[in-house]
Amino acid sequence: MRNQLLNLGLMEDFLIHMEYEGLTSRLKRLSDALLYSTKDLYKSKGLDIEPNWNLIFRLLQEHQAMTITEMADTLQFSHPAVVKIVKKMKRNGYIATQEDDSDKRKQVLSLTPKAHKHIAVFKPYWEAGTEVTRDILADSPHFMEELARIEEKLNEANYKERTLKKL
Amino acid sequence: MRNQLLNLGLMEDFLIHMEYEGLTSRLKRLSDALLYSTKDLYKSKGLDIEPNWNLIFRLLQEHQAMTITEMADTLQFSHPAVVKIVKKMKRNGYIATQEDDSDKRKQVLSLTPKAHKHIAVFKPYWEAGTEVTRDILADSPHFMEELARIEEKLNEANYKERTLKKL
DNA sequence: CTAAATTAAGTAACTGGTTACGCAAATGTA
DNA sequence: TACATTTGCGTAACCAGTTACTTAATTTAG
Repeated sequence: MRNQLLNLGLMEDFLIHMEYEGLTSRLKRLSDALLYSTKDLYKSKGLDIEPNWNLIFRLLQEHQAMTITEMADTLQFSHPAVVKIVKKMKRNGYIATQEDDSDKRKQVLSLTPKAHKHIAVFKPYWEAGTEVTRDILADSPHFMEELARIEEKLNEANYKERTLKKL
Repeated sequence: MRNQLLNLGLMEDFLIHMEYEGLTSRLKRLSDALLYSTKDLYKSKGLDIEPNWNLIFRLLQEHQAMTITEMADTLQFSHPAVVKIVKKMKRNGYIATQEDDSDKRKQVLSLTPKAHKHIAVFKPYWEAGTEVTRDILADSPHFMEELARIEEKLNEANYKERTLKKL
């Protein structure tokens, strides 16, 4: 692919060429590439996990038990996103739910024994992935910090609000 | 939402707390936020465009005429992604297609007169958006450059390949 | 010159998010 | 204490991408 582009003289990458106007699409393109590559990895290794499950596992390791809403708030995901992820993890036997007895609307989630056992198997893969992320960021030393600053700014006022103010 | 988190003492943002392990999810979260906010903006202003259309408009302004495959290569998107975007833009009357007469498989795409006329209307919105991106990146001076470096590395070897090598 | 391989582009099925909506439970208030 | 509001969470419909497959046209090779 890259060779094709080189041959075509298109190597400059149009999205990069677009500078600020191309940023949103580049972020999407990058996050999709990471997502599909991760799925591909898990599949090729026959691992019974999906991207993002590591977040839930970690969350429940650190907090013991949480509700859907707490998870959504903590991850800053919409709650239906968490519902979907958790539903699959439940189906695969990694998460148990229990109705909160002081508030019957709440589903208290926790890790099953199976989860604790399998985490040991998954861990090396997650760690290898983390290692790769570290490598990829090796000559981008400000990236994480500057990303956090961007997230912070967008939490204060989102893209739409900011753009409306410019018009 | 942010206030809720503050009240809950969850303000640290778990994904940031996860450091390298949280990066992929943060990129997804950020690009989704930008995407939906942009859609919301266009909708609220009654604009007959969607995110990414600016890319296609720009591409066809700079190259006059291109095929689906050329666009996909230039943007580094999959070709079905381009097919989908172009289909909608065609339906809305912004793109015309003509069969290449030296190669009947190819669809040569170009902007319609309507497109040229409406681009003038859309332009201020795109420019305001670009301005906002500039603002958001104002105290992240290395971000674009370091993002490019990351993209470059992942073009050389993707996440899966790199992770397999670590195992 | 014909058969095999490649290429262009459209379609189908899937994915991991989103917003919008509905219902039941809990909370606040007159 | 009852009624309005808020909250938790599940579902539906949508969205912008992906991979996998198909078909037709072109190119390559024997």
